[in-house]
Amino acid sequence: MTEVRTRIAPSPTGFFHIGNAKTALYNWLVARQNNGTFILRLEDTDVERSRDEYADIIGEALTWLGINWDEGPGFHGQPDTGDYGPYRQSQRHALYVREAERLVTEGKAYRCFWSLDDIEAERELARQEKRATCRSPWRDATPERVAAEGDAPYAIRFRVPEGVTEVHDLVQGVVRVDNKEVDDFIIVRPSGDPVFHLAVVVDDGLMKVTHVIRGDDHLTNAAKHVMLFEALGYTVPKFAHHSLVHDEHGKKYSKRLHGANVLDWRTDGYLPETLLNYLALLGWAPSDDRELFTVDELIKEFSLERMGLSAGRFDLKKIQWLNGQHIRMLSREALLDRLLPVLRNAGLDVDSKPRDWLLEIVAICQEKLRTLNDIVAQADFFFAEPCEYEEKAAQKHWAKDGAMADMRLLADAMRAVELWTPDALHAVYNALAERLGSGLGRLVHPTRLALTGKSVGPGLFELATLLGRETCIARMERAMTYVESMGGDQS
RNA sequence: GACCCUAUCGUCUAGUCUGGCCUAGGACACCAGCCUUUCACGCUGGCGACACGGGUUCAAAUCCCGUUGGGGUCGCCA
Repeated sequence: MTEVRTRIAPSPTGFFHIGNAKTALYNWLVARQNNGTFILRLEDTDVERSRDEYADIIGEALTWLGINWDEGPGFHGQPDTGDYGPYRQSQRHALYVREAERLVTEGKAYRCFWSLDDIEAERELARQEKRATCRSPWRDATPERVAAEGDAPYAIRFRVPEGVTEVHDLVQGVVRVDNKEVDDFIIVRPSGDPVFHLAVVVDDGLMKVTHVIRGDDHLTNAAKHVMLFEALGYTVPKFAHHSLVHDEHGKKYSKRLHGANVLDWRTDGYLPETLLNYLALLGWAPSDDRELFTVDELIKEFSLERMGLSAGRFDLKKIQWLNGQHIRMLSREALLDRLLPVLRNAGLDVDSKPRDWLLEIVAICQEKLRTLNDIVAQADFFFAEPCEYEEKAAQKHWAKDGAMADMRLLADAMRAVELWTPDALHAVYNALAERLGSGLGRLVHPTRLALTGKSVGPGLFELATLLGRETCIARMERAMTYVESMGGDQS
């Protein structure tokens, strides 16, 4: 059995797009589930637009997503050289040109001395005559005619053969393209630089890639590639063209949109496994109703055969929900480790605090988080006094007659509590509520506001326990003083 | 414009290949209710789709043709 080899071949001309991530994921999953190899190849044949820093960003995005190999220091970029760095097409020019020249020698490609102006004129003519293709006159030029051009710059064009080309696609089925629809495309520029189509095929052929999995924007190109594979005498790989990722309006996910950049999701507090899970579902579905998948489960269950054909829209609400589910699946320890940087980033002093105490906070917040960033609003008061009180809540809970008298009683009762536990606090509140003949809410909400500055948050007795008796009482005193200064409660 | 791909609830989808088990299932969202000290979680219920038109068949979401909609490709970009 031949080793399964897949690849992701992004061009370093911008950030790592969400669509790139989908392609990378599918290729990586197929490689992993077959114990194969996943190749990273930077398609930087466009010298003008390719930049080194973009290559670094691709690496950073893939690393964050966890799309790499556990046993390697980075990506298993170059399986045949043992180098873990990615292949770079810019370093393989000679190879492509050599193969192109071979095609010329074999009569499968030819030199074309057309100028850009000539081409434009011919295209215009073809349009007017409603021809699908325009053929270069150099296609059938005699060797003498070619020789007569001497050192003039030329492009190398592929001589598209007669007939019909079939792309056997694992998800799309057999796609037939009449070769008459395909131009003699350029494979080497007059500058000597190879063009994408040539580089891809030479690389996939020489690297022994078995599955070419990519977006269906390449479906039409695939016909050209099949022709090249055959002309070059390489084994044609299996193709699988997946649907594209659309935005919420059903349009192509624009690079300008927030979230187009994979790393946007990291800054927004999403777990990489959430994004992977979501992207997997956007174009693939299991045979049962499950939607929540760990990365290992995806590796086990994913299959090209069950891939969908139509493009899926990115649904923010759904990925938010999914992220909440993944957050809940995390152990407290693991979640804390992910939360720490977020807390630090918000300027909260977490490093002087005992880890056990931090873990307790995680425990009472975990089920409320949809993103990691939510922890700041959820737990900032543990690290600093509330600097302001929600105005609406203050109106509602503190302005009532007797609210401050209640708080006075509660603060006093707190001093007397023997064991500072949630149960003990609960008992204190229950006792007073009963005496007043009211619900717990009348007492809980004003206290919550005093302790956290907010109207919502974790369970009051749990958070108060973690805050500590002194802090709680101090914050209640402060609240009472505040209300008094505002000329509120007169009791 | 030509060529290629595609079409099930608002969204993601199961079911389509191998017609009947589909008065079309699930999830997100939304609505109502329950739980509850708040929010969230969880639970219960509700709303809600086979794009349209022709065939084929005893029977079609499922097969065939056409129409329409959506997407993609037509570069010396990838």
